[in-house]
Amino acid sequence: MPLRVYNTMSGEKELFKPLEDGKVGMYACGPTVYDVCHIGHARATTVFDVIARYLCYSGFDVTYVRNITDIDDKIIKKANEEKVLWSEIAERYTKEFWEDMSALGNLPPSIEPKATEYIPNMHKLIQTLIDKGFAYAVEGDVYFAVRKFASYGRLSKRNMDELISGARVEVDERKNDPLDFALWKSSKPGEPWWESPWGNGRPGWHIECSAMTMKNLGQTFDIHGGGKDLIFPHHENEIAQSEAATGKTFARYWLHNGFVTINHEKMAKSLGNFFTIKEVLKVYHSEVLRFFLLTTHYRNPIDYSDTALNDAKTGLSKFYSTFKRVDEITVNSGGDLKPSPTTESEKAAFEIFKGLSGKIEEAMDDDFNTAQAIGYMFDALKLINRLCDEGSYSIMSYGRNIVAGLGNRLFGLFAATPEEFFKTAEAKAALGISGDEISRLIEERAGAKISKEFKRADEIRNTLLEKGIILEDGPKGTTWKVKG
RNA sequence: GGCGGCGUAGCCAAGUGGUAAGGCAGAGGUCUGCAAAACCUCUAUUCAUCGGUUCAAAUCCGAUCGCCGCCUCCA
Repeated sequence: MPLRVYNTMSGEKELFKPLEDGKVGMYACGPTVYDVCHIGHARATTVFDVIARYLCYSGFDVTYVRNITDIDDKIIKKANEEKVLWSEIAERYTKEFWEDMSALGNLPPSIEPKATEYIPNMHKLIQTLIDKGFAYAVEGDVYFAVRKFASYGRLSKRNMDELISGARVEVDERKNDPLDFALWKSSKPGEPWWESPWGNGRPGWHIECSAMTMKNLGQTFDIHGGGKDLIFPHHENEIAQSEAATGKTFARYWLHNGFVTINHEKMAKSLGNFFTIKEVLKVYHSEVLRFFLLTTHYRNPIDYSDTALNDAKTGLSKFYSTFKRVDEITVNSGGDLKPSPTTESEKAAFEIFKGLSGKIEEAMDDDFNTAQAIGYMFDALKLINRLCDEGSYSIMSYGRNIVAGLGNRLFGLFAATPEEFFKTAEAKAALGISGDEISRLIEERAGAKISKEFKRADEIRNTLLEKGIILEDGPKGTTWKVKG
C-alpha cells in the first residue's frame, strides 16, 4: 500500500513520493520558548512524532528536524517583566519543553536547531533576497516585498488584494506595502541584538525556518508540518522568502494538524482556556493524553474535556488490563508460548494477528489514520480476551505481543508495564485513602469471605467503592483499581 | 467583509461512490457467594436540511441552516 498524505498546498490527498528514494526530509515547527507548553503543543508534537515514527517504520531513512525559536518579541517581553536576560527565559522554557516531550513519549528529532545558532545563515539568505530585488532595507529593518513574489497566497489560498482589504493588516509607514513582512528587525535600546550588514538587530519570525531547513534538509525537502494556525502568515511567508531566494520548490508536502479545542473553541492563551501539559499530567498518565490525541484524525479538531480524557483512560486501561491478564497466565504456565494453533478458532485468530500489522499499515498509509488503526487494535484486543477465556494461551500471548509491539513502535504507547501503568494512574487519581488502608481492608474482606460473612465482605467493598476503589476478585486474589 | 474547514447513534469518533469501523455509556445473557473484569447478543434503514448527478451517495455537485478556524502572536 502506497502512502498517501493530505497536502495543504493542493488541498488533496496525494501519493507520497520523496525527493530521493528511501529518504525523507521532514521539518516541523517547534515552540517559541517563552512559556510552558499547553495541550495544543502536545498535539502538534505528538502528531509529527507519530508521523516520523511511521515513516521510519515504513522503511524510510528519516531526517526529522524540529526547531526551537529561542529569540522572539514574546521572549524579550517576558525577560523584561522578570528582569532577567532573554537567554535565561529561552533556556528555562526549552528545558520545560524537553521535559514535557520526554514525559509524553515523543522521541527526540534527528536535529533540533535553535534560531540563534543560524544568524549567519539568515544574513546570507536576506542578502540574496535583497540582491534579487525581493527585499529592501529601511533604517536598519529589512522587509520582504510580497508583491514581487507572484504566487504569494498559494498555500493559504488567498490573494493579495483580499488581504489588503482585510482590515487587520498592521500599518507601518516604513513598509512599501502593508503586506510586506520583516526579515530583520533593528533593535531598540535594551533589546538583544546581533550584528548585521543592515545594523544591529534580530531576525524576523519567518526567516529562521527557511535558514534552518535549507541548512539541514536542503533547498527542497519533503515534508513541512505545523499547526493549522501557521498556514498564514508563517508558512506562506516561509515559502515566499525561500522560493524567491532559491528559485526552487521549498517544501513538497505541507501537513497541518487541527487544533485542540475546549467547548469547541480553540485553546489559546488569549482566551485563557488552555491547560498546560504539566497540569494534565498531574491528573492523568501521560499515555492517556497520548491515546486521547491519537484517537482523532490529526487534521480534525479535538475537544478537550474531563469526559474525553476519562474515556481515553478507560480505553487505554482496557489494553493494560488485558496485557496484565495475559502476563499473569503466561508466567503461571511457565514461559515458552510459541504460537501453535490447533483448533479452527485458534488458526483463525492466528491469521488475524498475523494480518494486524497489514491492516494498521493500510490505515496509516491513508494520511496517518491513527483513529482507524487504534480501532483495529481494539478488535484484536477483544480477540485476545476471548482466547484467554477459551484457554488458548499460546495464541493469546502471540496476539498480546503483536498489539503491544505495534502500539509501542508506531504510537509510542504501552511503554509501561501494566503494574507501572496502574500504579501511576492510581497515584494520580489523588485517593482519599492510603494504599496500606486498602490492603488492610482487602485482607479483612478475604477473611470475611472465607467465613462466609458476605454481608461484612460487601460492606467493605462498598466502603471502598465510595472512595473510588473498585475491587476485583481474580485467580490470584483480590486486586484493586481506581474507578475511571 | 474575504478565505478555509466541519456538521455521522446519548457522548466521542473512523469511513470521501458500492450499501454505516471502533471506543464510552446503556439493555439482556454467561461467569461469580454477590460483584468487578472478560466474553456473547442487542442499541443509526441512516450520516444537519433540501434539491441534483449516478445503476448506486454519508461520500460528487448546488442551495440553505448551524458551528469553528484563519486574515494579529499562536501548535
